[in-house]
Amino acid sequence: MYDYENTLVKVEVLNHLFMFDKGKIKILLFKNEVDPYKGYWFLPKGILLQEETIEEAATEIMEKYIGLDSIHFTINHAFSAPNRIPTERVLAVTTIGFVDGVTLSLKQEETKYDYSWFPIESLPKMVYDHSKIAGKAIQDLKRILSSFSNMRQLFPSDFTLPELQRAYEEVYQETLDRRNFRKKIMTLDVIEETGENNMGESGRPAKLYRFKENIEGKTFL
Amino acid sequence: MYDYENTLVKVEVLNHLFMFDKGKIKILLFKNEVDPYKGYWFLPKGILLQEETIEEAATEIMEKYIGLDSIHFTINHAFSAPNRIPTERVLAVTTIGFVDGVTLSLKQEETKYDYSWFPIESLPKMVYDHSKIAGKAIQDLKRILSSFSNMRQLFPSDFTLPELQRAYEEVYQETLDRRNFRKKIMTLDVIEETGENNMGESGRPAKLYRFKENIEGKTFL
DNA sequence: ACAAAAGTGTTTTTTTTACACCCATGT
DNA sequence: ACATGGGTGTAAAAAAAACACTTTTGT
Repeated sequence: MYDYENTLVKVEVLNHLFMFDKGKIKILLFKNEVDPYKGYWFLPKGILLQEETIEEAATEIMEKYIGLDSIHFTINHAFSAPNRIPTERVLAVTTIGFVDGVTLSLKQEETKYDYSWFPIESLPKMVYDHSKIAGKAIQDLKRILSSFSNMRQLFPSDFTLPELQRAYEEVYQETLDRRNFRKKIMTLDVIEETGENNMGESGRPAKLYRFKENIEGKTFL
Repeated sequence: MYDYENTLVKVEVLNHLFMFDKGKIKILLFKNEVDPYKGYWFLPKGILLQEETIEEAATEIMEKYIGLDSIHFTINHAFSAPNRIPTERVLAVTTIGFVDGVTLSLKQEETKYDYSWFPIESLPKMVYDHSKIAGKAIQDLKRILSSFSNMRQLFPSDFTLPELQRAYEEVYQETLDRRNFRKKIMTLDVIEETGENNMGESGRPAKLYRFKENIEGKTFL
């Protein structure tokens, strides 16, 4: 009935890992060192094995690449053009995950890979269809990060309101009024003061906040 | 390096086809006639072949099942639990598409399959993990149908405002005020009168509308 | 004392909600 | 003439937007 030889495909998992750093949302990319596409960048990736879910594969990929085994990924999309990789048919399932700078600096291990964090509005040349793939994920970021439980993954604790505001300004690509932003966040009742101040920067110290526990389902928009 | 025997998986495409009929958003399901799960219902499905994209496979699946070869599907999600089907490892990529009653009655062909349209709030027993899969798609419908270019696929031409309102009430699971609904739609400038009236029903005839051309990017919410 | 960035309230505008009567058709 | 469902406007409430000065720190 079926041609079973024709029904098996290789599946790769491509991760988008986002982080917020110095007022920019950034994505983790790795540098490709071999031809073709030498010098181009790629999304962290791995082949899906028989006994694992896509989500598990995604987490394991990050362990392999940066030694961090606790990042949770959700499925974003699938790219299935038969010729998206010229030499063989590879179905790509893409995922999105978030990490914060503190976790990263504490837990990230040495890696043999050449990596860099790129602001999402200025991506480098990327291998194969990775630019298109990353474009889709970045486009979906707007919706995904409107959920506070996702934004929290970028800001786990002790963040300032101006920092959070900059993240939303990045996501929505528009500047927000400081007073209105604070008012809105406070009305939504999703953060609380830690009692500490963010000392050491120039200018008046900002209060530090953390997200409250029960913010599931609450969104910025 | 890699165990290549371990890197090939079977991929099935599972389609969610939605339609609006008699005030309800409905999904097309087929009845399974063999054990196990005899009498349970399943999403129209097919195996992804080497030379086709998921989107192409989705369209072809509907041609096979109901003889309609023009339905466009977009990828919704992927389900990859290794044991989601006990007998073999099958990765499911799911899609969502829409069809309107007029197209369906004009173009649908005879089918050997036993099918039925179920209101999305009362689904029958379904095979394997299809209930969970359909639940995810139905959950995402709210967001997807807030885009008028998607809602248009359910209402291609000559619909009445009360009909459109009922669709939104279904999607958002809340009743809307008739005057406020009309005002909002008109403010958004997405529909125009056809000049015809919907005669033959009881009560005052409703004006008939069609969506305007340039509604891309406009959303109800 | 000066520069830098954060904190704070009020007014205006816009958007959303609430609400009731008349109209056109079929029976 | 009656039943059925569609069409219409206005006022109140809520949400969003506009806007400028003061405070706290580092240098």
